Amino acid sequence: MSQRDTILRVATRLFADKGFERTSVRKIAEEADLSVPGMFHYFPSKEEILNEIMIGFMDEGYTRLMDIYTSDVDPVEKLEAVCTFYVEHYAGHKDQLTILISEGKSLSLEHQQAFIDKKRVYVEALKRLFDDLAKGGLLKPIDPSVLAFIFFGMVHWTYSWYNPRGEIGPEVLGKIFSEVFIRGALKDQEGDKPR
Amino acid sequence: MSQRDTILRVATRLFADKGFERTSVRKIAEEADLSVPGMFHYFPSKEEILNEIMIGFMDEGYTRLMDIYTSDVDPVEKLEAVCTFYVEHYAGHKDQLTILISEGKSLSLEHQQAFIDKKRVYVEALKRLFDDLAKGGLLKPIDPSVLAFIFFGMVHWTYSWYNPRGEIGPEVLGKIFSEVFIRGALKDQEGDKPR
Amino acid sequence: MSQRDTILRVATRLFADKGFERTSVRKIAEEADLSVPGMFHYFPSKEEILNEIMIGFMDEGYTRLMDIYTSDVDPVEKLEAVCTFYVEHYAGHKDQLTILISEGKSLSLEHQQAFIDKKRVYVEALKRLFDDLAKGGLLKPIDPSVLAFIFFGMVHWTYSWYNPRGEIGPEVLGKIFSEVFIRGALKDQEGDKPR
Amino acid sequence: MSQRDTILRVATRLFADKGFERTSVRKIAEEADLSVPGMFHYFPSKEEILNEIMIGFMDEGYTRLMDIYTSDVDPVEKLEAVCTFYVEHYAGHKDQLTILISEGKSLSLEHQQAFIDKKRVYVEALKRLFDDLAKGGLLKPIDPSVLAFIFFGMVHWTYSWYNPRGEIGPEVLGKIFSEVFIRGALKDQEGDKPR
DNA sequence: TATGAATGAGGGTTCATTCAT
DNA sequence: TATGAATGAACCCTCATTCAT
Repeated sequence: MSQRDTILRVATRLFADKGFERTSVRKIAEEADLSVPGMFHYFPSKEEILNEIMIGFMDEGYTRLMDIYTSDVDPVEKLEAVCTFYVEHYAGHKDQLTILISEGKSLSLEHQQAFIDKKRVYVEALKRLFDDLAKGGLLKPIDPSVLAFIFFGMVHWTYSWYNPRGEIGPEVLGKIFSEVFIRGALKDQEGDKPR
Repeated sequence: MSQRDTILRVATRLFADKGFERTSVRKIAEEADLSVPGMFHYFPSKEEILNEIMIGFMDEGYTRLMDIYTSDVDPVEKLEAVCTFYVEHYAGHKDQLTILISEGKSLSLEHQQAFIDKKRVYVEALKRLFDDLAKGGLLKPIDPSVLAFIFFGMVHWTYSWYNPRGEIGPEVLGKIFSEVFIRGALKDQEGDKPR
Repeated sequence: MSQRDTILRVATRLFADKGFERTSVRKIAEEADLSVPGMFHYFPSKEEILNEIMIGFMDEGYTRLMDIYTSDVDPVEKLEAVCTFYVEHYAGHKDQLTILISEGKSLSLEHQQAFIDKKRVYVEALKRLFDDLAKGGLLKPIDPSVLAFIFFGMVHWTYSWYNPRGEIGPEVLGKIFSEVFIRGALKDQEGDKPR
Repeated sequence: MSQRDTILRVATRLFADKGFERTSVRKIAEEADLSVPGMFHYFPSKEEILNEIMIGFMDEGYTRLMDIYTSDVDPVEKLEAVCTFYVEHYAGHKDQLTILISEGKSLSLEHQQAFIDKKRVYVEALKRLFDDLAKGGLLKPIDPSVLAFIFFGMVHWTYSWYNPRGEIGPEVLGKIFSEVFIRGALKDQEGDKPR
């Protein structure tokens, strides 16, 4: 593993554990077994490390999400696939997810803007999926943006509680998410009618 | 408004806007129109201000949540009431919600523990509600903890997108949340069956 | 006991225990059961408290020392009396002795000068006693100033080790001091001759 | 001279002149011609500078004292050698001696303990010398601890008055100390007997 | 490539003291 | 007489970053 990657790996762990501001460059350098100026050789600033972690993590998922969105299955299946993807992707990268959620404000203003733009892409893609569902008459008459944010809340919140090595594996959790999001937490009752 | 409350109000805004670590006590004092030692006259440390904001905000909601939990209505109605409560409570206190979600690690270790304990109370209360639903045979066979975390993800995530003064008012959003969480985002389809 | 005396008593203990600079006026006021401005009502400054403790303690002993110096006994007996006096005086006021030795530099420049002047009086008085001994041919040909400082070193150093409630009482220690100072720590040996 | 040594030298003078608490790190850095963080590059804290000064000074004398204690001369000569050593050692390092006596309480609790332990070593070594003298029947029946503290009072007190560049040189003072401590300040008188 | 040394800026906190009431 | 409130000044220390070598 290159020294550059070591720095990224160490910084990811530290930023997730203690937060960006409470992590000193000295600590990063120490744990990466480098001198501080040695670290600055690979990154022009501490903030650039954070940026690379965040952008890199988002980009990683982008292609696979696009694959799902452009795949030739019906929208409901796509939604289920997105659920599974997010849970698995996030479960395997808890530190990155934590940073993504917690450290947006630690970025420089320029990077913050780019970050926001990138997030919007994800929301828009999901909204388009809901539009497709709506066109098919499958969706309740709910603002697709709101649905997207409900969805993201559900999957992102895993950062605060989900242990992928616990009793519930990522695959199972993915199925639970899609079930609850699509059909709700409650059983269909006899005589129950859509409002 | 007392000086003490002014400090809390100012600090809440600053912590939510820029983050705890990026907010200096000088800035807080300035905006509260006090000298720095004047601020320390009311709070023993910057961290105690944060703690008071967080704990205070959680405690504020506690009584009203308990009212809902102990009220004499059926569990589904309780769940709907909880949805409405959270959306309205959080919508009216976006800064506090942002701090609650983002600044847990900025607390001292002692306060972190107390904070975690307090959060657990909320999760446990919601889990008990799900247990009641399960006893009534109303709930899908899903781990009530997972349901609780899905629910919290949905409502807490509002901090990142929801503008209560926008097109969708808190009451409407509350109804959307309970509808989606209880019955899902998709219309019931003819012949549709729970898996 | 008047509040003024309470302040002096509390401050004496704190200054001796932790040092003048490490004792805050708030701490003094707290332990004297007063508000801080209440304390400043009795003393114009923290430094004045220290000064009063130091000067007060020195003056206390002054009259009794003068009594010894002007008493109608031979010089050797005077020296023994001085030994006993110092040990007993210091043993009964360890905190004051500690402050006297340790906190001279904490005084204001004016008070430092007065303090030095006062100390000089003690040295001069002792030197006069040695002059008397020298005139009687009793003293070794040693600079009386040096003898005075040896003497003061011996008695003042008690602050660092002597516990008057231990095995060796102040009276016994006084006798040891005069014996060692006057005739030395070693036994006279047969055939031993004065150099 | 290395920057590190410069810092130690400057700090020693300042601590002795004005006291540890009244010496700011900024002042030390200024006089050592460094920025404040530059100073912290060499020492982790102000207190560590103090500790290094104190421990360093004590350790410096240790070897030479041990040489004396283990040398092959009779105990009385050893005592005289110790006198001479202390006077010369202290005369050449007045600032260090002043700090040793005055700033024990400025150390952290851990360092205070180590400091006390180290001091005990010196007292114990001197006590062993007195034990040897007692075994040879040379010593008056006085607790050797008390003798040790009398001795240390005599030599340590020099910090408050002795100017090695004055009329009385260190060698002469060393002889005076041993003469007074061993045989007393007064001439032996005809027919005089030890009490 | 690599690093010991250095720093300007700023961090949170404490201090003795004063003042309005 | 008594005190809650307030402050200017200074405290020790840490930071990300740079530079000389």
